[in-house]
Amino acid sequence: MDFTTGLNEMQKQAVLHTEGPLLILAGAGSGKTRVLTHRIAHLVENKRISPWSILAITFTNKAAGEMRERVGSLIGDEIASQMWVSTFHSMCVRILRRYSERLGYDRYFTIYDTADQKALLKDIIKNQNINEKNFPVGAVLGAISSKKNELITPALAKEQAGGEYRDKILAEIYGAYQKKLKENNAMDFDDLLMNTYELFKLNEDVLQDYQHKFRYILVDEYQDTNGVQYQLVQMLARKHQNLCVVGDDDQSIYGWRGADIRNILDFEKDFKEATVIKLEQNYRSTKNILDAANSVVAHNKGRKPKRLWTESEAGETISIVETDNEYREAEMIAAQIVRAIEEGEREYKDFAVLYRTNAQSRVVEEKFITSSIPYRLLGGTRFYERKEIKDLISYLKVISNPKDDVALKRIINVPKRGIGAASINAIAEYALVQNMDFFEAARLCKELGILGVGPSQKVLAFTNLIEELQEIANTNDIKMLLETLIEKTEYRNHIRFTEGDTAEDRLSNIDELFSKTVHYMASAQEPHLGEFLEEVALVADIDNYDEASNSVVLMTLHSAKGLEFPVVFMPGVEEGLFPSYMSMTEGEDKLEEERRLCYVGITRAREKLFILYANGRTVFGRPQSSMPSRFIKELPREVTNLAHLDKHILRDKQTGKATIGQEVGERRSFSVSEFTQLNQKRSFSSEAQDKSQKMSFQGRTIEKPTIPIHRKTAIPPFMNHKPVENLPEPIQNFTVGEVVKHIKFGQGTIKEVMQTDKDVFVTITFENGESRQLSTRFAKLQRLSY
DNA sequence: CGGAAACCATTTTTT
DNA sequence: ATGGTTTCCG
Repeated sequence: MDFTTGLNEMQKQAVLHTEGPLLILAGAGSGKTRVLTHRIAHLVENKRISPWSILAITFTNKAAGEMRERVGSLIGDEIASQMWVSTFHSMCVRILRRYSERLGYDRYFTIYDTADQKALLKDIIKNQNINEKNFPVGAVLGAISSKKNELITPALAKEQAGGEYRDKILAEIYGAYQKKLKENNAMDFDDLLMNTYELFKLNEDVLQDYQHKFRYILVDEYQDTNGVQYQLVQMLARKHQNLCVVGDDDQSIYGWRGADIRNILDFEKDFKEATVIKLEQNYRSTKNILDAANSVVAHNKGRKPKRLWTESEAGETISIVETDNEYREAEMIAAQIVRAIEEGEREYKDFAVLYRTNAQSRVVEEKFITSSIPYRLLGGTRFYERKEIKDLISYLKVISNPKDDVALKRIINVPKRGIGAASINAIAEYALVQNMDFFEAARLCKELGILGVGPSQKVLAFTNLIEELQEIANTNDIKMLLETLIEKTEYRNHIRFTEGDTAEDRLSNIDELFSKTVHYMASAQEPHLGEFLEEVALVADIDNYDEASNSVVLMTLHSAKGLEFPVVFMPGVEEGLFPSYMSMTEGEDKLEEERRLCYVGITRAREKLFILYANGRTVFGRPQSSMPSRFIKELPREVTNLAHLDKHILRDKQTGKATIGQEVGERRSFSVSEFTQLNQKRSFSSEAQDKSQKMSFQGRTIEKPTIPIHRKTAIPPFMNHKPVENLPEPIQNFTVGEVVKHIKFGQGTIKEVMQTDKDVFVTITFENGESRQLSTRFAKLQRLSY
């Protein structure tokens, strides 16, 4: 079958080039995804390559799902489901789950997010008596992360530090941090990559397995790979050398996360016989938008020379809009959207608001709420970072991995059960000295005399609860587990009691977590708590972006990479905000990255682009004046309304009066009063008719319209779903009437034996009269009756 | 030990 | 401005 029909010459070449290293330099909107999916289809269908020997790495889970789906529609879902299509992180987890024992980790290790990392690090810095002021947690974490991205171990860091005091301390903290992670049976995001690298390095057989398996490797967004990712790719591709990388140096925007633009710039040096194909024809944007993008990015020095071109028409000019402040800016955006909707030109989902920092979303949200504009917000406080969700997830983490001290300490007294800092410290101290797990010490705090009778009882109430929940977890019914957990802890009441007016929001978040477990139970081949938690840890916000939903989307420029919208608003294009103050002071490299970010933003727009800046905005609560961004001055006059604006600014300077920038002479220009009227009119009418949209605006709390999140694609099946090794076997031959002893509950009589396909459960009535159903696999029951 | 008050950082971007 | 953390006192 021919998979090149409808493709241009360059695209065809890329699809048909299958053997040997290949670099595809794909400009924004050049049909990259199409080329990649067709190339895979060609490999499988025409070259008879097994789908399971293809590895495709994407930047987000969403991109992975889409790629799998699109390949599926070309050659069948069944076949597509056999490929490895995932992010670096997901791929590494999949490999590590299989081989974590070789690195000294349990199979179901926990994945730490940034908040977990911070909590752990804080503990360490405190314990080591290091001046917290000189080593702020965030900065230290950043330093550790970049070390990991460059594959620098704590030992190596120490070596490199030499006599440098600060570096020496940092290396020490780094070492203690890694040690603690391992003790907690946990890995942070960087560890997932670094430990996979270590695994390959130390286990030639494992590496060879995967080298052999993946005959064709494809890496998307190659310009955003960091040091470890680069090494992993090199390792895996070494055997077959069928490595195809796709990227665009102009869209490298993750340098701050360790991404190294040189990875793509030096590809031809790494692979001498590499073929290079450039895709420069843009199928997305109008000529004006493309000219603007080209013109801005041309100001960068360190780039491969290229110029995107298009056959499409000039289209509308780019509107540069000046406003007084961020509120005016938001009004402007809302007014434009409302107008276009009322005139029937657009739908809500045609619009995107792309900003530099998450903090900018708030004003826009408020305006959208009062204007009854449905919107979706991506980023900001992510769902799984909300307090109540984090609490419940922490319970699940402790149940899954009791060694996870960070999660444990978070919830040991939430809801309040009278366990205070003194008790926790006593247990932690004892555990440290005796080299025990915190949970183990807590469980035995009474016997070991760590705590007095009163506090012990409270701690035991907690450990008993966890152990009870662990029994439920063994049934692998995550939904029931969460249900029981919330019931037993009376978590909902806790929320109602401790949260004032935010309680309702938080309760509905809990409901949403519930529906996520339901969804997981339905979609997972073989549900498992560890797997559920892993999914929770690795989802990005953007993964939940559903393009079908008819609402305006708000997100950062970073999140927007890879997406496109008919109309794009870029607010806050001001010196100090975009480019950020940090990048302005930290050198030309950082500034060029900001410029690339601007390029990414501009190229998201298909038909119309609004670039907005305010003369002042509130930063940290205090008003600040601001200047238009240098990037605005880098736009070509011909494609913008800049020329008019120049006059405008000039006039303003003379009169000292700031007004809203106009698209003078443009069909759709309007004056301040006009758009205020428009807006008011809208607000009034919408209030009456739009009751259906449940967007409340009470005091300061902004209730976001909740969007039901439906995952379009199934979660990639967890490979090697063999029964977990190293687990105790269930004891088959218990009989009713037998007397047994339980390590905690004491002596009891078996009243019932229940066999499931995975385990044998026995119901025991203990001497204290309590009756419990226990798993013979885990309960460590000791026979007494014979 | 828990709650209120004072205090502090936060805002660059995220897997 | 806000939300989280530390501190102080009952």
